[in-house]
Amino acid sequence: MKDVHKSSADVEHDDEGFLYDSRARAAMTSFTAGEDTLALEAAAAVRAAARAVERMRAHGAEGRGLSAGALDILVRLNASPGEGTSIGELAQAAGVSSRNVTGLVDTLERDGLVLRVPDRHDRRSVLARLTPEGQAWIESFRRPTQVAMAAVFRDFTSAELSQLRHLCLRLADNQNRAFRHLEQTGGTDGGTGGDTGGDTDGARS
Amino acid sequence: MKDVHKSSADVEHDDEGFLYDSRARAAMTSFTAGEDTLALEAAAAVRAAARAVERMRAHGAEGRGLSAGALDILVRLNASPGEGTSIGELAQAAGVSSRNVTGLVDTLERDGLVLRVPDRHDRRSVLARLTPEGQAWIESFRRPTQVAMAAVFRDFTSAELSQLRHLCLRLADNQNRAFRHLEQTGGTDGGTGGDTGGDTDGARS
DNA sequence: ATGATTTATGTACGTCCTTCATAATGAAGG
DNA sequence: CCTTCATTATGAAGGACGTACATAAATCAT
Repeated sequence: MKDVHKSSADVEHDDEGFLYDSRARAAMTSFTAGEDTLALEAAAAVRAAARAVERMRAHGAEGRGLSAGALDILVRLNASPGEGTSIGELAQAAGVSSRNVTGLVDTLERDGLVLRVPDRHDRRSVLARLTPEGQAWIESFRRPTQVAMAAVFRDFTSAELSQLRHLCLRLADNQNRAFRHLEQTGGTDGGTGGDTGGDTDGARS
Repeated sequence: MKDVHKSSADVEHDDEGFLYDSRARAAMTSFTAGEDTLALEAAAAVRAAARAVERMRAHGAEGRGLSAGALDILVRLNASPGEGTSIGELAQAAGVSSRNVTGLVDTLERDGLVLRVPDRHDRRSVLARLTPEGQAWIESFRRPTQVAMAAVFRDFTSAELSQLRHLCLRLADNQNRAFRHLEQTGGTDGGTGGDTGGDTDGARS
């Protein structure tokens, strides 16, 4: 993840003084034949922002060698102490398949940051728990992360941060609803391969 | 990339009526010990949003079988017609390594959507160009994509879309600046160094 | 008890992205 | 011309994320 930070982004200002990426706009305009350009531009921007955050986060972990997914799990474990958290719960919280979490926990356990302990109440279940090393890791990671985050969000007012969070979560929420809807109506396709499945669910809430 | 659309985030409302993810907030708060929670929450939200957009896009491509990266290239090629676009340029525009683009173009070429042609002015360079099949693919893809985008951005006013785009691009911009700065001051280590030539920026589709 | 469901995981893939090394070309200078 | 250096694309490896399907163990339902 190094290099790559050169020039790029053709960031300019539009009429309202907002930033936009001229290349992305060109691509999008041509793609949609001018219809929903704004939405696609926004989508592109979200993607770009996610990459930016990701790079920053990686930078914060420099050398410490934990990947995004693993870090996600670690932070979540740190948030909910107690006996530990089951793989399934973690998967649900992170919005990924449980198989994926199993792999991430494998990695963390290999590194000694996390420990697997049996669940007393359900012997099928496995709880992941932070080890002292894991806690220490988080301690040492906290500082650089804050610095990195401060850098990405430089010049953002707290109102803007709230706004950004708000808009992003609405996006996620819309996606959820849309998929849930498709799921009910039986919907989608079926073309190739198919997936359809269903995975992670849980339906709770 | 399918399933997983279930319960994802515990989205609630805060005092100002903004959405937030209670689980993410809990994790972040505990992680930062209460300091820069807002920034980290926003970062998490951005990630979630990117996933949402990604899923929608995948859904739009349902069955057509093109992955995000490949689609990115395809759309960019469609945007800049002419003789074609070199691998390096594509890499720079997309913010990834040129090696990566080589692979994506491989895929697209195998599928017959893109053609490699030699660059008349520089025989080292290879231009990628859309084939008629590629154009047709894009045509047929446009509609479902718009539908998907409309779904994710449901209830967003155009002002909100602009705002979202604006905030995201500022994020990407900040990241760029930060890295550029580190590069100058010798900051991070290094790694390799070199290569790629590229860039990073933001903007992807 | 029998059978269905859930939980985690083994196995197998596919995709993205990276780094390092290499071949061909281009640019500069002796 | 020939040497040297930079650049362009790609071959070779590998890491990480994430998915689907199948399996074993345990729990739940009847």
